[in-house]
Amino acid sequence: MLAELTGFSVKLVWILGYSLLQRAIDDPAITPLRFSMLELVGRNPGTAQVLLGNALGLSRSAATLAIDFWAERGCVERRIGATDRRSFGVYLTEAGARELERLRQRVLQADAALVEGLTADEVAELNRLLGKIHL
Amino acid sequence: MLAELTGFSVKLVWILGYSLLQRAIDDPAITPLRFSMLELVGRNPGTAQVLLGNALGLSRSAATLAIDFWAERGCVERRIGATDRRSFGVYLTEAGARELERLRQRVLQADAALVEGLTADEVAELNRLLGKIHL
DNA sequence: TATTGTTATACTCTATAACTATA
DNA sequence: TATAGTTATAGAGTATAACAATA
Repeated sequence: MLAELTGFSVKLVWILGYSLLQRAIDDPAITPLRFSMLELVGRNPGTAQVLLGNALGLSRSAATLAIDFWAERGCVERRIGATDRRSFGVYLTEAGARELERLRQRVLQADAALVEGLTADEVAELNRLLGKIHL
Repeated sequence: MLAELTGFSVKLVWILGYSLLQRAIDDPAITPLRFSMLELVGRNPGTAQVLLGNALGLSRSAATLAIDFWAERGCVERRIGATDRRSFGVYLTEAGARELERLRQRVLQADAALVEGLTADEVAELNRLLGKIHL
């Protein structure tokens, strides 16, 4: 019965995708969530921490820790906002930009491995159907 | 960029499916994993704990706890094996059979809600493509 | 009063390892 | 020696709540 549920299939594919991602990225500490956070900062430089956390469904404390992770590695930096001095803008450092570019290659490679059994048309159709559900 | 990755889409759909499942099932303690375990016992009565755990990718200790959860609720029982007295067979109780039937309805309902935006043909195609990846 | 970010704390889930009983 | 199951313990990840600074 489980095999017929879309939700169950999706979970199995996610488990597989997670393990492919861990293999493509050398460092087990760089989880999909943490990569997503770095990518988000790279695409939206200067965004406040709360907003970054919200975008990923994190609590404020979890967002703090996720930013801490990259800050300790010298990949992002917090800059006090000019208008609102309670909040920071978060920015990529130069090292962070290089790291993000490096990780993007690995992530794309892992995603390609995930769908390697499908034709290009099938991948497009799969993405369309998944998008129709979550958008 | 994240939106174009199959792995990322799959994760978003899973998050949505998880929350629909939690809403369909009244008790937050009954997680997808725990439901899967009960379903597995129902379909394969008498299976040893190690095998049940393996099927769900659990360690032996995690399998013990998952079975404990249902045993405490009176839904499954361990019976000492006749041939190998180290291992148990795990069986549904009558209450467990009723509970499983009740949960199946809820799970099917949640899964239908997950794909409600898709036509029947699209659901079939989605399941086919997901199955092609994880099988 | 409300919000941003930090910190302390607790909770859940998991794995590892040590233990027992059987094989 | 190896395996099934249990238990104790530790680690990762999360949320909640209390706090300081600012709005």
